[in-house]
Amino acid sequence: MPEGEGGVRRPRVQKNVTRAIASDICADVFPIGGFLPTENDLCQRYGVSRTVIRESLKILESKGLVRGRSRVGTVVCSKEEWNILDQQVLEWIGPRIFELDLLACVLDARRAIEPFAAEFAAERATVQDVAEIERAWERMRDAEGDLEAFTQADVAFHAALLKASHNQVFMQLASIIRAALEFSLHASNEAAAVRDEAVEIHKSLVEALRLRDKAAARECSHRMLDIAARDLAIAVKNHPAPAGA
Amino acid sequence: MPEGEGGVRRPRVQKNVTRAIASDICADVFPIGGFLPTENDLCQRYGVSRTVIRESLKILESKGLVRGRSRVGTVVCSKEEWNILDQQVLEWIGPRIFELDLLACVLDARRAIEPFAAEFAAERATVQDVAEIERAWERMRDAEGDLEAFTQADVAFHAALLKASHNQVFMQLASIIRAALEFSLHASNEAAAVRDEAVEIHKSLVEALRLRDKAAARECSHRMLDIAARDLAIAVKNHPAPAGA
DNA sequence: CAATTGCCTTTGTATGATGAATGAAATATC
DNA sequence: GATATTTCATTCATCATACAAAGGCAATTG
Repeated sequence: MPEGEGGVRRPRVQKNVTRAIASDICADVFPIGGFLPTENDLCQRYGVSRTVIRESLKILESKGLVRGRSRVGTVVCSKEEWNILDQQVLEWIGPRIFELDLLACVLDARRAIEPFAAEFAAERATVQDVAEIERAWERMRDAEGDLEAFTQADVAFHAALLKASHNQVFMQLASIIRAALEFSLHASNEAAAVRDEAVEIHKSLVEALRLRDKAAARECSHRMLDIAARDLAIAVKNHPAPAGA
Repeated sequence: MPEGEGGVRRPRVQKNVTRAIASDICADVFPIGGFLPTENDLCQRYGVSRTVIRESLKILESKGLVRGRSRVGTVVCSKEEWNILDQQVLEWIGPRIFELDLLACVLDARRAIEPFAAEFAAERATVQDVAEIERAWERMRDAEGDLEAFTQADVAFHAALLKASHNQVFMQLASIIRAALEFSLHASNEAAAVRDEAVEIHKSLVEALRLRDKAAARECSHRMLDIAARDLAIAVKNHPAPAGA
């Protein structure tokens, strides 16, 4: 009879513990390449049983953050091994995405992908797809001064565009594009003029999709990405730059 | 005292069980949208303890194959929710990748990505990067009639190219490109003439990288993809086509 | 008939025990 | 003294059990 006094509280803590360990890894509490504490130590640190700790470690391992070596310990993998395309991993990284110079990578990847996605969308988007994209555009237009709303609408627009491309690979990239957008838009979109220009181009893309005009869709995408590049430049300037190589 | 008679065998089974469940999902033993057996039933079916089953389910859940609903059961997610960019997931899917019409998606994605990657590689590849790519090319050249060796070399070539682009997003796509290549090359590369042509173009790309000629690198990539498109057409013809909508 | 209540099932968490394997310390051997 | 072998402690891997929590279902009750 464990804890005899009348009743043991057992809240659902799995997700929290997993996130906590992941955050601690991202925050360098557990340095890259080093060993995590033993499972028993982790139990004490996070105040849960070994069951929860082990299941959390399995999740982290399955996403490339750590690697369990039998009877030796659990080591934190280098960031190159992390599944950075995984939605959860990106959530764990959060604003620290700035420090991974991922934003530039994502922008380059967007330059490769989004014009193609726009073309495919012009070809294959359903009426519902276009409607969803337009709804996102309307939210952008109506966001006015609400920066958070504008960002979310912009993110939704690009996610819907990828979805409309009906390409499963592109669709899977929505999460990382979302993450990159969220953190670069926040840091750059103060100026209303910038937003107005973005709204206009996004509208043009919607129209191109309606007309099934592949060339125009591609062109709009390129212009969007030029704006995104400018935004990114502003964002990294405003941000404590990662003194990288 | 469990199993009193002298000693309990406890082999490492976690990975096998995880793969087994995943395979059974892919093989429609556990249909999409349906419930998995209860954890206790799974224990019996796979002959392991609930600990192992639960940790396996956590892994599968973290990769989007299943979703555990508290006290209700574990449901198999639709394939759109699977993390198909995840290396392990692709291994679990294996040859059934044909049935997911992923191959066409990947080819489209390669058309978007690889020319860019080739450009970036021309810009940023280190001497080691180019050397690794060239080693892969040599293995292609020397493969002669060995189809398996040729395929592996081809796969290595493209993985090395993505790595040489020094773009983390592109690099993460190596696993799905690998999977798609393996299964479409196997089904198409019988003809020696096809391989000779491929070897030649791959060589041209290596030279373009050496000269840091972005335009030439991009052009070579395009020509490779035209060949890949032809290969894919052959592969799907040779394969029991998924009569999909 | 409808709403509530209670039971059953199933997942979530906790705990203790034991197997197994690794790395290092201790020992034996040359 | 240097090397090879053995032992041992540590730590992960698995098993088994127990109980809590909550969804679903059915019986109860108004």
